[in-house]
Amino acid sequence: MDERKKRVLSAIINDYIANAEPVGSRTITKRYDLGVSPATVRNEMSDLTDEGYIEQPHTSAGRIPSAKGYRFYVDNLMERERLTPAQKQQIREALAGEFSEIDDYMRSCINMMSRLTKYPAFALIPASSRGRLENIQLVPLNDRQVLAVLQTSVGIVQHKVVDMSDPVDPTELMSIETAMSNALRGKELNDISVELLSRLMTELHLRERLRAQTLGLLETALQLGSGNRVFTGGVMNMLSQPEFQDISRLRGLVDLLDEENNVSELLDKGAGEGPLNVTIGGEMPVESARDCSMVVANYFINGEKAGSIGVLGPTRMSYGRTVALMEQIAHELSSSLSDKEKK
Amino acid sequence: MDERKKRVLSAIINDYIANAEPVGSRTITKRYDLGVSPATVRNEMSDLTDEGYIEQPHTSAGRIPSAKGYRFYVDNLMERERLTPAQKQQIREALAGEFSEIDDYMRSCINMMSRLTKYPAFALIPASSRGRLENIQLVPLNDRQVLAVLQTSVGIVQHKVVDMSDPVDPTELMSIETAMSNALRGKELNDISVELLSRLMTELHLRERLRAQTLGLLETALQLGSGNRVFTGGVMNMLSQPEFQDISRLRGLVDLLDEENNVSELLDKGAGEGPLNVTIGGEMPVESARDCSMVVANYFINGEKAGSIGVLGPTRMSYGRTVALMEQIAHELSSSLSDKEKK
DNA sequence: TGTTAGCACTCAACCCCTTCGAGTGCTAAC
DNA sequence: GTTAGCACTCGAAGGGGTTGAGTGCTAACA
Repeated sequence: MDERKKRVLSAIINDYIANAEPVGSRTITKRYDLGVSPATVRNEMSDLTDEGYIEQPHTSAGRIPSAKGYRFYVDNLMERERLTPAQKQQIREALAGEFSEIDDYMRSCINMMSRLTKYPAFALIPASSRGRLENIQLVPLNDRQVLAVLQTSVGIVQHKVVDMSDPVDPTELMSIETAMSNALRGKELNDISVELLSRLMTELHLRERLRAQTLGLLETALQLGSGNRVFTGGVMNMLSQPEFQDISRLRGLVDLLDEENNVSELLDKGAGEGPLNVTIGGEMPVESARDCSMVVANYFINGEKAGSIGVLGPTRMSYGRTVALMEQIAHELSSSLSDKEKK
Repeated sequence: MDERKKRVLSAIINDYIANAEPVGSRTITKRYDLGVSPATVRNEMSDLTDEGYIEQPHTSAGRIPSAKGYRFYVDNLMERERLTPAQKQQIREALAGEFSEIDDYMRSCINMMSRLTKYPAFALIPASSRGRLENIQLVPLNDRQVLAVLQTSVGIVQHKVVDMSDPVDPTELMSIETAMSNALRGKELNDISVELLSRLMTELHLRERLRAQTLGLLETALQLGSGNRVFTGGVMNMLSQPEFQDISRLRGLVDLLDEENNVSELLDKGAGEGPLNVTIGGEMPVESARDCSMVVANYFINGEKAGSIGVLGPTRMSYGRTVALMEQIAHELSSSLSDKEKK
């Protein structure tokens, strides 16, 4: 594709992203300085249409980018927008906050993301990256409830109240705590299986009933077998997108995003291997999101992939802005989490 | 107002609730067996219009209920719908679950409410009713983080990780824990003020710095001075209401409900004194919710008002169904929470 | 050979007008 | 007091003309 054709395609896509309306040859020559007449642009547009980069809704309308066009744009033409100091500031503020619980931290991050990008935002902590276990404490609250406190290498604590069907004895609990702490400390959360726990328990020579209960307790606390964890925010931002003025489309999307599994699948498939991935329209894994695009960035803890964050918008989304924002956010998030881990 | 007029008004409102379209005299005689001709109904409708119970959008349209009409309907004409066994089942299931944390419990309740009523649902735990403190535990996690665990009379545990700027000594922490537990046990959370804590601290003869830090810790943990707590869910249910097909109205409402303060104010003002209260259209305290109605029910723990739950819908909401549901839910919630407290 | 001006053609959007029908209010008869 | 009949109102829906942005083609130009 020659230089001028690229400039024409770029102009069409930029204009369509800005105005959500089919772009004609005259509009382009007026708004973008290409140094040629509308007729020439028409010729280029005709070629681009033949090659499948742009489409015509109907004969006498302007052109709109096709999925192929967007793809080419994102891969070759798009320029990342410069972030404003205010934006950088907002990112830093949201991530600098001292949250002692990973959930709060992720939620704060999500909110910032959707505020900045103006699109719904998501975060995924995959089951496979929950860090190493550093400490287990079992705090008896009363004779029926135990608070299990986990500290992981991410430096963040998860805690959970577990109801026991039988009363438990504090001293027994403490010995279990010590044994478990010693045996499991330093292990990847993901490597701790029910079988492993069960084996450890047997070595403790506990009464049958207590053993069963404690096993249940630890299982709940460690959320063994629990899948990916998903956070969602700012879905309502879709309201301001012209393509979702039509309620039924909006509804379809909302229903999709209400299901955690769907979001998890989207993010998972959209994440890819590299630091940042753009999924466009028809490339979406889920039928009802085919008229959307997604920008997903991975974040890393000390160089290891730890999870992904993403935003969803219309295919007509502002890629240059969104990609720049998401890169920066993922970058800051990675270093912030790596810092926390070191402490 | 005579019997026939009541039946006409009732028919108009029921029909409008069902179909969201102005109701004419012929429609009424066809759909509702009033035993009179359209002309007679017209005469009654003319009277009802004069008295302000119904309105005419324009000369040749049918009538729609006015705020006054709805009010009369809710107070005098409305029949509560019988709940189906399935509905009762859903209510019981959502409330029977064993949640050890009040937040999860309320969220589960909210979800059930909005699923059953098909409207956005809210719950409010007012600052003034957080129960009595039963136990404080301060669990050192590492030299910088302390987990504060509170058990309240509602039988539900709140816990919070607090970051300390200086390292703390576990034995010191334990003595603080004991002192605090003894001094504060049985007190209403609401009666515990920073001043009281400060006084208790002074008696402990701690080092100045540690005292300040521990005070901060307790303050955070007890969320002293924290206001009402608000839970929201199912806002997207509004999408299926014909009055919100217009995106801009929807947007206004979403913006309103995004602000916790607004929701808190709505519920607070809508709750009233009795067990259940209906606020209709113009009676709404907030300008942008004037075309909505709200059904708010209070829930009680051992006879004492503990908070409120509510749903928001169009003024054309199905009052008979919604009121019946909300009464039942508030009732079950009250007894469920009272049970928990006793345990 | 690439670029441009000119021109006929297309088609959605818009406005205006008419028709249609649901609904009303009034009057006179029952 | 109730009802039938009738003229009237007015929004919704449909048809037709106009407008204007946009296209593709052709012929002339550099």
